[in-house]
Amino acid sequence: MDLGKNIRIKDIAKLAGVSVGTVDRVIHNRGRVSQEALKKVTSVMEQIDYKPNLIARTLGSNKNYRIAAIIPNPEQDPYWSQSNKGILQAQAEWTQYGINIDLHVFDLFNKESFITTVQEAIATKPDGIVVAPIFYHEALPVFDLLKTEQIPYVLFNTNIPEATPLSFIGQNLYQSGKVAAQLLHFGQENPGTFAVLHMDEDIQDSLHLVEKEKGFREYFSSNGKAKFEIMALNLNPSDSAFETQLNELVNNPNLKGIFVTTSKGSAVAASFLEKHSKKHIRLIGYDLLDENLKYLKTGTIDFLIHQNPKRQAFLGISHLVNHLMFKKSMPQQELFPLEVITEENLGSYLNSGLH
Amino acid sequence: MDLGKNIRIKDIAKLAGVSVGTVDRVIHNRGRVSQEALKKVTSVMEQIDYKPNLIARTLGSNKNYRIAAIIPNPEQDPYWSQSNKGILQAQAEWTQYGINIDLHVFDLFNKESFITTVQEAIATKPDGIVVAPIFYHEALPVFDLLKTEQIPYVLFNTNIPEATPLSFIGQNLYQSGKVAAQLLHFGQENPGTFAVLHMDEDIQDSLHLVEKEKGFREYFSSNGKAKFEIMALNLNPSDSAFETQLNELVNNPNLKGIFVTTSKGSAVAASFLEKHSKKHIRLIGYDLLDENLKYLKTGTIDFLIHQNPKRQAFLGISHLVNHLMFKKSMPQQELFPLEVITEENLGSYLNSGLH
DNA sequence: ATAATTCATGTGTTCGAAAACATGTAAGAA
DNA sequence: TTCTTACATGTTTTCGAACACATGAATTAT
Repeated sequence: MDLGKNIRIKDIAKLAGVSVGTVDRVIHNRGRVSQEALKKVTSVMEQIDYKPNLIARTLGSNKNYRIAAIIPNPEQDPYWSQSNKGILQAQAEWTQYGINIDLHVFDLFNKESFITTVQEAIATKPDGIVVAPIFYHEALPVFDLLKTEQIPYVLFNTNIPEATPLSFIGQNLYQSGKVAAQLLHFGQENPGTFAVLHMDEDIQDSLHLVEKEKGFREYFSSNGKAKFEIMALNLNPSDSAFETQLNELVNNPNLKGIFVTTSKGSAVAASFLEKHSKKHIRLIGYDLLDENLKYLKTGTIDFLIHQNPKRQAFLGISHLVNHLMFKKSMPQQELFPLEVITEENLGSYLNSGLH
Repeated sequence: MDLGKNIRIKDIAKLAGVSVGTVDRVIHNRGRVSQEALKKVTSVMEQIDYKPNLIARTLGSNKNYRIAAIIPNPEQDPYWSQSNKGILQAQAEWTQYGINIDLHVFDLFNKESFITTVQEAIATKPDGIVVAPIFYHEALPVFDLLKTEQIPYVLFNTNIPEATPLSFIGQNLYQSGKVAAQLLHFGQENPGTFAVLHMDEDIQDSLHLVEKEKGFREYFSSNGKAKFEIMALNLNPSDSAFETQLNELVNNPNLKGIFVTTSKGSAVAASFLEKHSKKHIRLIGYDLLDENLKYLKTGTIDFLIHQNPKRQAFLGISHLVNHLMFKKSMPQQELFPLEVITEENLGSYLNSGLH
């Protein structure tokens, strides 16, 4: 197998009794090859397990690729600011290989803005697009456009299976709800109430939240957990009744734990728990936002589930690069592990690179 | 900055008014360059932020590298079998780039075998070595040999700072002990006992175990945890008293939880808990061995801390490749996150790739 | 003074694949 | 027949850096 040199196109040509040009045409389906020659080459190719030298291939086809990255405005939300960091990191990593990444941001609370931003991105005729399509329904038509334009695209954060992307990078949200449930339930002997808290300006990415709640409820619907009551609340921080509702919740004497489904929400819930000295009520949320970490360290937040937005964005771009530049095939879906963050293992996550 | 083309050696040569050969000599410190020329080139290089095209560089210096990977015999222990998988994966990934990986295994329970295996590996004059030096003291002399032989090496699993490797891949074991403690303690109101269980044929990698215990104890020595008693036990499965000791432990009415510091041990402990119907006693161990997963799924093991041996080995080799082939500088130390595995998030870890 | 040596510097080839380019041959049109 | 046109096939250049080699000048030895 690995006896000496690797097989080169030249070798295949010699074995098949044709020129390198013909082999090249066969490999890339460029046509202009006789049946006869094609048969000879393919038969040699099947015998020998030809693996193109990706280094040489990349150098030879000295292309520069432009990738458009589309995310919500990072300034509107710390979660998306993390995604942005992942994009910047990808830029730093790939720029020397002739990859240019153009960032296009849209308004987190404006569906219309999403569509126009994607259209703008397409108009620049990029070689590939990486996008976090948080507006599910609105996204569908633009993917048709991408398909007719023949632009390969990778989704992250939110999956849209109908869009049949090159690849999706994200998490199993349903399962993450189950993880949250398990952690809230862990070691709880006595009956009580658990609350699912959807806290959001808007219910734009409501699909996310619904999935999480489903998983959460599913966990408690299984054997021997009937003694626990599950309640779900939709709270809008800019709503006038917001404080009252939250106060009422944390003062519920039966309340054993809260599962906050949005990344920003857990810090808000934590502040209420601290204010009412209800730190014994368990709290679990999402993501390593600075605010969240503060409460994780004081013990008010017990666990955070890490969605790793930075890495999602980074990997999304890397997948696209591997597809465009190295012609590598990618897993059609890459679901990140559901990382459980505690006060004690937090440091190990903050210090570790991406890799 | 990124206006159009990247700077090539040719461009630097033109700007400095010399030939590409001279620039090449400057870049690689090959000498044979006049003070004058050197000054011109370096000044240009400082102005322009030259980033060599790694693709072209790799193709140009058409070297084949041989890397020796040294680990305990995978057949002796499922943990090291995982490491082996990481090595195989690295092989699959890098073989097309002209990287050859030779596996050298030693006897997990034989220090002498470790030394001779390393010496054998060195005798093959590899371009780099990746090694899991589980025998701390025995390892020290062989690293002197590696230094005099000028062979770069990467450590994983066990760190030996005195060896000043190119890079170390592993985990903060002390901190992992704290994580274990936190999880056992989580939600525990009443006083009780927690046991640290070192279960091993030999105490070869005792340093590991000591570190973990230290962290565990440290956690409980902090504010308000005086009501918990910590006990530590060294148990040898091949010892005649083994069963008795373990039976005694699990029947201790004060026992709230067990922290098993070895990867194989937690399944053994779990089997005893199940036998005595003591599943309510919390159990936490290390690593995703098949046996462990079985008990994680039945709920006897509550948490596993994932040391990710597969990924450690894979990354160790990748670091070396980046150093040898791409001349990239590597972080001198890469500590993996302390991943907490539960029944519910296990699947997401098993399905996810390495990357 | 001439050959030998040293050393700065420039030129050319190589890596393997991609892609532009050149040649050759057969079928159809004028 | 001769000129296109189409298409199979072979040859050459290119990518950017590494490295072997060639050149030419200054120094040293004889």
